[in-house]
Parts: sequence; structure tokens; C-alpha cells
Amino acid sequence: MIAHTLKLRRPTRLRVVDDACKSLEDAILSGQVQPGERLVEASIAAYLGVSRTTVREALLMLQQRGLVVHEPRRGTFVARLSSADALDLKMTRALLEAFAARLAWRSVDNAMIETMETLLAEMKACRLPDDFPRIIQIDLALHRQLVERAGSPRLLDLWTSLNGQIGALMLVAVERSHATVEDVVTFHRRLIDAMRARDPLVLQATIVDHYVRGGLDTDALTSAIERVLGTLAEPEAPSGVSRGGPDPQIRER
Amino acid sequence: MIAHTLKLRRPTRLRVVDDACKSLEDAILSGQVQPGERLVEASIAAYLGVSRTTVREALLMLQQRGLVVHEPRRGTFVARLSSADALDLKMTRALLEAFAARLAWRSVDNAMIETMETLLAEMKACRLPDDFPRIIQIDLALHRQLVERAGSPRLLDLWTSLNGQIGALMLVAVERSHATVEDVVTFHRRLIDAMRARDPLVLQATIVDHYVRGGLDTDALTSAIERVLGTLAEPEAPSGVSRGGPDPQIRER
DNA sequence: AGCATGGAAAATGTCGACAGTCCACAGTCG
DNA sequence: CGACTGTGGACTGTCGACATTTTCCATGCT
Repeated sequence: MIAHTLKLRRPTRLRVVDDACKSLEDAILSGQVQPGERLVEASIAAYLGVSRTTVREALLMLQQRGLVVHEPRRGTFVARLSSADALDLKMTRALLEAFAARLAWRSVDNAMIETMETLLAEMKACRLPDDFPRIIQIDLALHRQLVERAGSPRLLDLWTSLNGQIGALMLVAVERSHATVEDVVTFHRRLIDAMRARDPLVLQATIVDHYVRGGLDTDALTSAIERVLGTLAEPEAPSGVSRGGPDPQIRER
Repeated sequence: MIAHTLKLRRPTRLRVVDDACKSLEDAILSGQVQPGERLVEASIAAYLGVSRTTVREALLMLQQRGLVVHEPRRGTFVARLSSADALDLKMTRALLEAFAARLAWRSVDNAMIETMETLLAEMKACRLPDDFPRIIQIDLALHRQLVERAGSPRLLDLWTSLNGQIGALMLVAVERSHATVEDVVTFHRRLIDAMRARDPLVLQATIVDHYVRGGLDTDALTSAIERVLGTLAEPEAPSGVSRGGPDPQIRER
């Protein structure tokens, strides 16, 4: 009867597939496997010591999160983020989070601020490149605080579905642009301050500024759109017949 | 050589799992299985004449599209849409499509309008309740025209991931609210006209108005979406109308 | 009667295997 | 020499079976 009255959620031991999924995610987000690289089910199964069916399910989950791209009868490949994709991703994330801010700013309370401060402090203590996965995790946790408060399950779902790619994006940002922990901390410092101020406009502007205008000059979004459109209009022409280039990104129709 | 020059899309015989997924989707969207009903893998497998592994994969895909909910070790159930969920879904769809309109309105051309007119004519010829699945299909195709033009792969992905629930929502709308074909046609008539007019504000207003109507606080939500979109899509625009004015916010929920 | 308990039945999680498909490489022909 | 074609190997798609967990119902106790 206890279960009925309290509606306790059982500890629900994690399934093998969840474990496998996490392992694969870590491998991708830590850069152990390169973008575009093929993920062979049998090899992974052997390495993880699980069935190929399980690996297959895990890959399907990762596809859902945008970390891998699956092409029927061809294979599964680690997703590739072109610069146009990166801009597109930032813009989309900005849209969702800005809207979330709009819905959530009234219900910001001290407990929430405190939680975020704790997370930020934890992030401050991180050192690259070893703590990189931890930084991603904290970053997502911080933003999740905001998006959850919006009170929209769908918005949260959509935002969550971008998380994988966001992690991948941060990975390349650190590798290529030499982003530092300070940069990330500074932004979140501003973000928390804006939430504390309870000003939706400032909060929204902080978010949009960071994603859309960050690193670029004015008219960032317009140029982002143009680039995205340009990339879409002209599919890459790979002259090489070599093995590695399935180009999972251009697949969409 | 032909394959290289024409870039033909392989006929890509549909896999069994794709077929099974479609069958299940049809069953849900036609109301043959009720929301909340349990979907037993073995039964479905036997009925469709496929393996349980295949059914399992199909269910995972449907979960990704929000049509079913899977609880580990407990089962898969047809998703239930509460009235709050319906409202949430409409709001989210409005956000995505309004933003898509902002990105896409410049690239609207006659060919696109013509395609949409054709689809609309086809919709007009439909009769409820038999043609219901067809209406959903046309509705989604119409809106996809718009979202695709936005040129943002992520935006399209997010929008697509809502499609399943949108279909389910239309199903209950028809069953409960006695919505007619005329209602749907009229809205899309306005939508196409707005696109023809090449006015992003009217287009956006048409979309937001349609989805959010009947909600609790239409004005507040509309203004929230407008502000977010305004900031994102046209940072230069002097939309100071909302800047200093009073700020009606969403109270309930 | 109401509630706990124990076990059978059912459903899910995981596995290994077979069959069909795709890719690379070599051979053939112009 | 370059392009097409055939063959072998590797990989994915699908299947049926076993293992584990959950559900349901009958039974017994207070």
C-alpha cells in the first residue's frame, strides 16, 4: 500500500543500455572518437562487453540527442558540427532559453539562485582539459535550472534534445578557440546576476547576447542565417572516394 | 556516372522497423488505441508479423516523437495529452513556427505559394472523419513548407519532433471540440495570404494568434513570444513599443 | 472485510545467430 | 589509362530464445 499512497519512484536500477549510452556519450564528449568517425556496433559491443542489440539501442538514443547520425544500412557516425551548424545550434539554443527566461523569470527564488551559485563555484574549481566533461555537466545543469522553471514540458524536452550537440559544441570551442574556464564562468556570473535582478529584458538580452552576438560583431544573427542558408544551398562536393566521408550532416532533406 | 551527376536518392527500401513504426503511428493517430493504453511488444510483434526486437525499436522511435511514453521495465504506453499539455504544445509550436516565419519570410517565392495552394485544395476535398489522417498529413506538410524555409536544421528537427503530438492533439480536437475541416482550411487560407503579403509581422501574428487562441492569457503569451522573437530576429529593429510599456505576464499556471 | 504475502503468469531486458546489404578491391573491357 | 563489373569480406537488419523483473491473483492472517 505504501507504494500506492506515496507514489514512490523506485530506485530503478539502471539498465545496461543506459550504461552503454553513457559510456558512448563520454567517449564522444571527451573527444576519444572523432566527429565523422564510424561507430561499428559489433566493436562497441565487444569492447563494452554487452550485446549488439543493446549497443544498437544506445546508438538510437544518442541519435535522438543529436550526438550521432544513423544512415540506414550504412552505419552510425559521430555527428559533425560545421561552423554553420554551430551558429545554427547557438541560435536555436538562444531562442529556447530566451523564451524560457520569459516564462520563468517571475518564479526565480533564492533557493534557485543559491543552487546556481553552488554550481558556479564548482565550475570555477575546474581545470581544463581534464575537467572538461564536468564543465559541460555543470553548464547544462545551470541552464536547466532556468528552462525547468519555465514550466513547459515541451520546451524542456526540446532544450534537452539539444544538450548532446551543445556538449559537442563546447568541446570544439575549447579545442579550437582555446576558450577558458574564466569565459564560461564570467557568462554565468552575468546570467545569475540578471536572474537576481528579476529583469526579464536584461535576462533575455544576456542570453541572446551570449549566444548570438558572442564572438561576432553586429548583425550576427542575420549573418548566421545567411551562412546556414548558404551551406544548405551548396552541398559539399567530396571528390575523394575515400572511406571516411559519409558526411552525415548533409543528409537532411 | 549518372549517380554522381544527378545525386539520385537511393530508393532505400524501407526497413521493417520503419514500416512497423508507421503502422503504430497510424493506429495511434486514428484512435484505434486509446491514450494511456499499454502497448505490449509481443502482441504487436505477433500482429504485425515481425520480431519483437523490431517492435521495440519502433517504439523507441515513437517515444522520440512523443507519441508514446516508455517506463523502464514497466512498459510502453500511448501518450496522454492533458489540457495543460495541449496548451503547452500549442505554445511551443507557436514559438517555433513564428520564429521560422521570421527567418523564412524573405525567401517565400511563388513556387512555394503554389505548392501550398495545391495542398490546401487537397485538404479542402477531405471529409471527416475518414480522411482525418490525410488532413494531419497535409497540415504538417503545409507548415513544413514554412519551417524548412527558415534554413535552420535544428529548428526543423525540433519542429519535427513535435509532429507526432501535434497529430494526437488534432485528433482530440476533432473528437472533443468538433472542429471542422473548414476551420482548418480557413486558418491555412490566412496563413498563405500572410505569406503572400510578405509581411513578417502579419505572418507571425497569424501563427501565434491561431495557436494561442483559447488559452488563458493570450495577450501575455503573444507579447512574450513577440519580444523574444523581436530581440532574436531583428536586433536593430526599434520595437520600443514593448520596451518601456507595462508588462502583462502570465499569471496562472 | 481489509491488508499482507507468496507464487504463477506475463512482459520486458538482453543475448547470440542468421540473412541480406553495402563497401573495397581486383579484374575486364573499351 | 579510365570506367564498368564481379567477387569477398564486413557490417547492419531481423529474428527467436533465455534471463530478469513486474504484475496479478489467489490465499491466509488479523
